[in-house]
Amino acid sequence: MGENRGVSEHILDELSWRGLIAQSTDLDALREALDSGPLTLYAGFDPTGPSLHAGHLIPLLGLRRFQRAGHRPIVLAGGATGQIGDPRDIGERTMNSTDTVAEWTERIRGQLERFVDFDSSPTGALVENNANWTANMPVTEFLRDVGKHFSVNVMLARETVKRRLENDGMSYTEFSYMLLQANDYVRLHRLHGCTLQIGGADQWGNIVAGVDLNRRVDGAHVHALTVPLVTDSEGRKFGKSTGGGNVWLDPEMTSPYAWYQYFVNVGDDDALRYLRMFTFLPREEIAELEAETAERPHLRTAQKRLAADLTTLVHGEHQTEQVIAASQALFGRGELRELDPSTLDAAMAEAPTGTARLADAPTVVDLLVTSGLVDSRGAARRTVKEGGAYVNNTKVTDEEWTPTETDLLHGRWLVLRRGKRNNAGVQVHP
RNA sequence: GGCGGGUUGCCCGAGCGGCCAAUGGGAGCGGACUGUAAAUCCGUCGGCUUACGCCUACGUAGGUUCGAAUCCUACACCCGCCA
Repeated sequence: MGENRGVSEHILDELSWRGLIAQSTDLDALREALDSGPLTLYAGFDPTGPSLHAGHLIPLLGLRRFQRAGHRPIVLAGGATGQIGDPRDIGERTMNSTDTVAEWTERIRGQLERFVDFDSSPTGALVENNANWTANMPVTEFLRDVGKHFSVNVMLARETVKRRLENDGMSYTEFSYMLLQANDYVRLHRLHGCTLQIGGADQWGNIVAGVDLNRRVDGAHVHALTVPLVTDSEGRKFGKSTGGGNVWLDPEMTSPYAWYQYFVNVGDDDALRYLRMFTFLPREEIAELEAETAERPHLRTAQKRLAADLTTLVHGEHQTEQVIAASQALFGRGELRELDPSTLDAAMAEAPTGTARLADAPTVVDLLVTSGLVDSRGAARRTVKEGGAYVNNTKVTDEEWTPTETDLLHGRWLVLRRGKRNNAGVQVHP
């Protein structure tokens, strides 16, 4: 991956051409602060699930960019805020048990730690958990020291709050979320001299609430910067797989192969935009990829680079080689039979797989289901009827089709495919 | 605490005693076209079943009825107005 080569470009200018600045407090003042020595900044991540997902990468990589530019990042795990829930448009959240939140917080903290460097230098990263100062805070202290500085009138004017009041309403619990996050900023400023908070554009209101609170209680002038909420060219939230679910960082939840495939499949415009936002590739290299995409779009060079870089970032180089090999094997023009056993085994190790026994005389329908390519036999039958079922790259139109010994690749594999881009393997035993 | 409105499939949203697995839209999925793209067009879209059909489903639990998503009762949750 292209590491930062020079000292040349100012971090704010880089963020700007990468399209990573959505909103900010006074940029000139921030630039000045950045130039006068290492600055400490933070971004918070709430445990709303057992893993971070692709969308979390933007602020997280933002921290890393600042670190490379000579500043000190703090990754904040929202052990406390995760118990409350940031209000969102779609309605009141279902609360998770404190045990669950605690477990998720730990898992997420482990993931967060992988994206910044920890060392004893002035730019060495720190990890914090807001439960440390929130969990045991007396409610009277909270109301007197934090709550007193917030005007309900102002809070009610927030877009999310307004929308919620028009629809399902909102609990007092979620209404309070903003105060907790604002308080985090004050704490981190006091503890570590943190003077910049970054986060997603949807966090703007919470972040400036923290900026205000710092000024009111400590007379401190701190900064705020948000990164855009990334959507694809169709306005869908970035990091949502086609099925609608999140693309997770945890390899148990989203396999490295699926992760790679997600990025390989993005559209041309998105690929180039994502390269700027999610990789550390310098401007010139991205420009080259852009030209390449314009001239030879079918090679999908930008997509492949994006997918490879992000897979390396999250899963490491070794995994990346594996999933690229698997993708080439499964999507390549070559005859599957000609793949050597080790390549095929490796590809099958990456793709979703199931097992079957030749003795059971499984039909295509059975195989589609056991491979995990479809959810039910009905759906499998439909797929066959629609002409979207393939075994070893050969279309199968008969629902009763059953594999024989000679169909097995290297004596044990069947490669199932649904549609154009969903592959899976079935390991067949006698 | 009182009064009124609401809770339908992944989402939005019709239905208001039988013709309802439930109109319509969106998403999703498959096909054609392509580049493992976009747009477009076509098809499909609860589960089991070759099929007849069966099962599960319209907030929860009961009830009325030959028959309920549709009527009644209680409960839960949400929204609004009033206290």
